[in-house]
Amino acid sequence: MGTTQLEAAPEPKYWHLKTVLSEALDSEFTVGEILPNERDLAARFGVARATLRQALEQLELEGRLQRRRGVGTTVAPPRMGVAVASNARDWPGGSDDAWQAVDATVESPPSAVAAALETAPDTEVHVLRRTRVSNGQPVAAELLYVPSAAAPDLPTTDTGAARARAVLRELQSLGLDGEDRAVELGSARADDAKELDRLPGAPVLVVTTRYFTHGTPAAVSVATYRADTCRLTFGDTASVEIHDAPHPKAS
Amino acid sequence: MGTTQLEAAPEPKYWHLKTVLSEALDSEFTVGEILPNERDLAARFGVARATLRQALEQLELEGRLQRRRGVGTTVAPPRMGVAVASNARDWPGGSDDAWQAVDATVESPPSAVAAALETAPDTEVHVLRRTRVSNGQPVAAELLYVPSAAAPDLPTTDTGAARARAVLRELQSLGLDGEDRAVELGSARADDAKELDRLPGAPVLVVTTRYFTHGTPAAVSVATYRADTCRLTFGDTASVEIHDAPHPKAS
DNA sequence: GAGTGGTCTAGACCACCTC
DNA sequence: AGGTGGTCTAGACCACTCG
Repeated sequence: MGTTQLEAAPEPKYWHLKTVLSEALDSEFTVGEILPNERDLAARFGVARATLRQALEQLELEGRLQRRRGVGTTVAPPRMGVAVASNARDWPGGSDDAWQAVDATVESPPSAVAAALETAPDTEVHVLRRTRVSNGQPVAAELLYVPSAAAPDLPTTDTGAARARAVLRELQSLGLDGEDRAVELGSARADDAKELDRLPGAPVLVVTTRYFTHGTPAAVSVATYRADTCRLTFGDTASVEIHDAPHPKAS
Repeated sequence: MGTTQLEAAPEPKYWHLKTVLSEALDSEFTVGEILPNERDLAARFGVARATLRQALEQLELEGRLQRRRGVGTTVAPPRMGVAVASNARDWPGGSDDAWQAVDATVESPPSAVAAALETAPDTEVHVLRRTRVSNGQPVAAELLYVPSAAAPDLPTTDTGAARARAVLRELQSLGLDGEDRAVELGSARADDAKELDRLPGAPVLVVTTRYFTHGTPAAVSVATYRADTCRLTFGDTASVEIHDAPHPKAS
């Protein structure tokens, strides 16, 4: 019939838009630069704002953009490499530890954590909250679960960060004979989101680490890293930037 | 004035909806069960379909749901643990390798890969495509870049998978003295998406691995794992399921 | 062809930031 | 107060799967 080839691919608009924007970001924008607002951009490309937003969301997910309510959309710097594990194993709180203790409580852990610790579900454990800052930005929030058995006698008078540090000190004295690690995608709970300066539900990389002593788990860490700004590195060797773009500073 | 406490939190509807659905999934549904369709669900909760979809998207991102166009939305099984690195280091294509070679070409690599390989940007390299299947599902697609220098003389007559295997055999004979790994969030390119049985743009965990011989990179692997179904494990010790829910089989 | 999820529209209002 | 991104609506049509 009259249907000459009608263009093979009904590629979704938002997908095509994302590609176009991505190329524009490479060639016409510099890191930190602020984009036109969503209503203008949508008008410029002749699409509804929702469609434009779908493209922007993808680019934000890929770490190309940063959007802040009330402010605007800016071009994000390349993701920073964040060392999660090196060949030199050490307890959390060890000498060259990038984390900052925030506070500590004693609670019964969620059931998944109890299972990982191989303890009864109602056993109380120390729960330490820590945060990690890199390049002046918060990049991760952690909950570290330590069975009371591993850190028994503590001055219960201490509270907050001081108490957390006391628990960490106790850990150092134990033998560490292994680590176990898993990484998966998650979305930030409200408390983590606040810590990470993101909205609840923001994509995060959840790193679950188990620390073993005498063959049994002595601590479990659940760390949530901002997925938009972080590239987790697991290095044998000194980390070399694979995305070796220059890092001009934002204004 | 008369403003008694007006409820502190104008929590977004989709967020609240996600919580409600999440709890319903835990208590009232079994793995593989099919949910009511989106229009019905939206009506039942008294929200627009777009809002309902925002909640479903989050749950899918967290691996709780699986949605397939033309079919429906089903309750997903817990994520499977996929071993990415063990203590026993080995070249790709080694004895207990979970990957399946698909084909091989010779091209100039993308600039980011050339940088990781520490070669000139226009040096041609072998590009192997491999896929990984676990529990009967495709879980990852990989591009493996090997400079011709590391695998020089190959029967150029071979094509496809046979050629890929030939390159891998060449690698085995080299000394492996280190690995370097990074994990970050990405979205599936069209070709990877097809391999992974997902739509383009689906969230993936991108694992970039560099293999070193004589202190220089001899191969770079860029593997994209389905973020919805996979939990990447980096084990010292035998992996124990942390999400220890039973795995009833889907119908 | 009927039913599903995926895309898209054109609006509205809200929460937040900055001036 | 004005501008930004975030949420939400009520529709429409499309692409896909399956009986």
